[in-house]
Parts: sequence; C-alpha cells; structure tokens
Amino acid sequence: MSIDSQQLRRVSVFQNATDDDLKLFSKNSIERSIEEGEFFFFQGDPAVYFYVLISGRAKLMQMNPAGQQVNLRTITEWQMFGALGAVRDNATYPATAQAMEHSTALAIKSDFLREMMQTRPYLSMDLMKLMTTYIQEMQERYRELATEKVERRIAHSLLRLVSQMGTKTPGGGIELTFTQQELAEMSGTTLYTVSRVLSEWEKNGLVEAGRERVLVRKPHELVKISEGLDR
Amino acid sequence: MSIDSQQLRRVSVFQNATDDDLKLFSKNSIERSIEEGEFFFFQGDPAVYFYVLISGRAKLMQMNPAGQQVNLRTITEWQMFGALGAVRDNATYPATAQAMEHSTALAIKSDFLREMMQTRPYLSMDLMKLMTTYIQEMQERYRELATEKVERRIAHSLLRLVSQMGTKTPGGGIELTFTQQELAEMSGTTLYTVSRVLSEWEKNGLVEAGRERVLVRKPHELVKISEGLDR
DNA sequence: CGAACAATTGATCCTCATCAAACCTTGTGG
DNA sequence: CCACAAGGTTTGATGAGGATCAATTGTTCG
Repeated sequence: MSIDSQQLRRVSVFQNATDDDLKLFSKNSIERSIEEGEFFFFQGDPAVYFYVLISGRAKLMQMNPAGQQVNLRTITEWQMFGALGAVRDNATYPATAQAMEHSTALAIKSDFLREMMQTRPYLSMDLMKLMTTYIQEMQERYRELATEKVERRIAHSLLRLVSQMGTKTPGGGIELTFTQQELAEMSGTTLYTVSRVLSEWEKNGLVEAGRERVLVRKPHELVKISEGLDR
Repeated sequence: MSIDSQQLRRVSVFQNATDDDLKLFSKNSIERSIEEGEFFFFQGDPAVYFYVLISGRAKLMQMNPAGQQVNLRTITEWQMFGALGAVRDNATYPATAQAMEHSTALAIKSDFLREMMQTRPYLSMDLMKLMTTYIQEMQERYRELATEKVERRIAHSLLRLVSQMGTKTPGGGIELTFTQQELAEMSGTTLYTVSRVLSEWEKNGLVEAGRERVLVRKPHELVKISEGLDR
C-alpha cells in the first residue's frame, strides 16, 4: 500500500484498468525485497503469486536437469512476471526468476487476478496481448538459434538490450550494463565466444567493451550484422 | 454449416462453450480445403481468420530472411491455429501454415472471436490456457536447442510425436508417419543427422525406420536418451 | 593490498553441417 | 506388368564453427 496505485498503470496489463481496479490490486499486494542473486521463485514451485517489478532488474531462466541454464528474458521496472501461473489453478512456475541486482516487487495472489479477469474482459485481453508478444518473441529466438550463426545472434541480443535498457551517452554512443556471461546466456553461446566476438567488433570500432559494460558506437552496423548483410 | 456444431467441442478452446455459442461459431465459419503443400496463410499476412483443422495435417513454421525454415508445431485434427491474430486488431500472422496432406479447416473471422470473448470469460480463459502451453513448450524447446545435443533433441521430438499422433500396432510398437526431413525441422537439425541417428537406434532395436514411417519399439529407452540417462 | 570476479587469448577437440553419390521405395504410364 | 521417374533414405568424406580447457591479465571493492 506504500505504492501509489496510479503507478500500476505503467504495467502493460493494467493500462486500461479503472482507478478503482488499480486500488484493488494495490490493496491486495505485498511488497517483497530481494537481494542480488536471490530468487523470487523457482521453476516448479506452486504459482501462488505473480509479481510486478518496481525497482531493480531480474531475469527469467530455465535450467535443464544438468543445471545448465538459459535466459528467457530480462525483467525491468513495471514489468509483470510469473503471471502464467494465474491462468490455470494449481499451476507451477515454468521458469525461475532471479534478481540481477537488489530488487523489489509487488506480489499479488494469482487467484485474485484470475477472479478479476472473470468480470473484466479488458484484463484478459491485455494479458493475452502480453502473452502473444512472448510467444512471438520465443518463436523468433527459437528460429534464430536454429538457423543463425553466433555472431548474428549476439548482435541481435545486443540490439534487444539496446532497445530495452540502453542509455545514450554525451559521446554519442549507447551505454549498456551486463556481464558477458549474461549476454552469452541470452544468445545461447558461451562467455568465451562472446568475448572473442566483442573483441573483433571493438577492432572495427563498432563497440567498446569494459567490465560489466559495453558502449555501442555504431548500432547501425550491428543491425547489418544481425541481418547477415555484412561482408 | 455442414459441420455438426457439437463437433466443435473437441477444440480445446471451445470445450466449455454453451451449445448456443457453438452454433454461433459454426454459423460464422466457412470451410476451406487445401491441397498438400499449399498454404493456409503466410507469415506477415493480415490475420483476418483463425482456423480449426477438421481433417488432415498441417505445420506452422517460421522462415528467416534467407528462406531457411523451422517447424514450430504440427497441427492435427480439431486443433486451432492462427488464433494469435485474434487478440490484437490489425494483427498479422507470426508464422506460416502449410498443409502436409490434403486438409480441410474451418475459417472463422478473428474479429468474431474477439467480440465473443468480450462477454464470455470462459473463452478468454481457455484461450489463455492454450497460449500458456505454447509459451511453455517454446521455452522448453528453446532451452533444449541451446543446451542439448542432437540425439537427445531428436529423441524428444520423436516422443512428442508419439504422444501427439502415435498409433499402437498389434506387434506392440507405436507407429508414426512423417519424413525424416520433417523430424529434422522439428529437432533443429538436418535430415542427414536424423538418418544417422535413426540407423544407430535401429541397430540397437529401439526403432524400425522405413520410408515416411517409423515404428517405435522401445519408447522407454527413448525417454532415457531424451533425459541423457543412457551410456 | 589482496581477494574475488570479469575478461582475454591461445590451443585443442568434437559435434554436426555440408556435399556427393548411391540406393531404395512407391506410384505412374506406356 | 514392367520400366522409369520422383522423391525419400543411407552412407562416406570433409571441414567449419564453436565449445571446452587452461592460463593470464585486467578491474573493482572491501
């Protein structure tokens, strides 16, 4: 309740909500703070709550039985996550959510969302829209992984990051914050390969790489690479 | 209208529909017959209709700019497809649907479904359930492709086919119909690799492979392989 | 200053894609 | 009913693309 309910309108699924509905959601939420590296929930846990991130950064990932992990998506402020569980009752989370830095989120009972949707078509519609974007993005990434070479995939991942969380610098570049390990997980490759590719790009002046940071100098060139139009 | 509206209840999204609603959908549908290799719709087309397959088999696929293609999923009887376009207005299909054999489908206007959902929460709920299964399946396949070797992926694809369209034979095996090219597209590999792997399995008595057909003799062993528990 | 963590770089190896050629199966038409 | 065409499958040979391993070099922070 420390949250101004109007803030919730920044969540895509709540954009068409009435003020009263926003207040309802706000009243039924509890705040949860999580340290870097800790988990909001694990794959397989019963999906009792869904979350809205209000500060920090988190990632959704899947692990295979051997413990190898893959990044499904990065969650930034005012994004909803863990909401798939709200659709079925007794569902479990299909992925694990881990905080990438100190983060706080609103937790709302999945049951509550499900009940609200029964009488508010706009809610279902907006959640479905969100779900279609997930499906489309996963389909694209799947095709990418199946048919495209690493360099293109890394370029594509980097561009996605630019549009998600890039900040322009006075020098005329775009600044990004992440480890190469993270970029590797997003692109379906290893940190070694990412390092080599970034070094290559740095030689050609496309980017500048530092510790936990990349400065994109020529996004246009990256687009070319991601579309296979270089050399 | 030649379709008995009660048949529509076999479609997962219509399972909770009232009889009257089924009739409405039936009245607003038109039948479309498509030859093998022809297309229901292309990626990027405006999503005016969604479809319910009533006979035959079709596949949903994505192509990259170079024309290389990836199978997203196989559609069998009484499955809905092309319905993502019903969520947004003016949406386009995010994939291409091609008939794998002579097929007929009911085409229903996306607008109509969207209107129906405004006043029938059960419809939205059931469509959302379907969408969550897509998301989960794509997430799993993505992780698989990113972290698992071909043999396991092929085993997994084969098992998916078994549960989707396998028919038991008197001899105690499970019979499947598809080309190795198709299995390759589903597993994110090439027909050469599929052929080699199937030959290997045949040597060990797990399967018998023939032209456009595979007989699975020891599904249990396939499960082991798909989970990395062999050797 | 030192410990912990991130990035780099070289060397090696392995999995699979690719290419080529032959082989098999099925259906068709003379 | 046989011969041939077309499409599916098999198998070998080759090579490229990255993963993996190992060792070193930054960088940051307590």
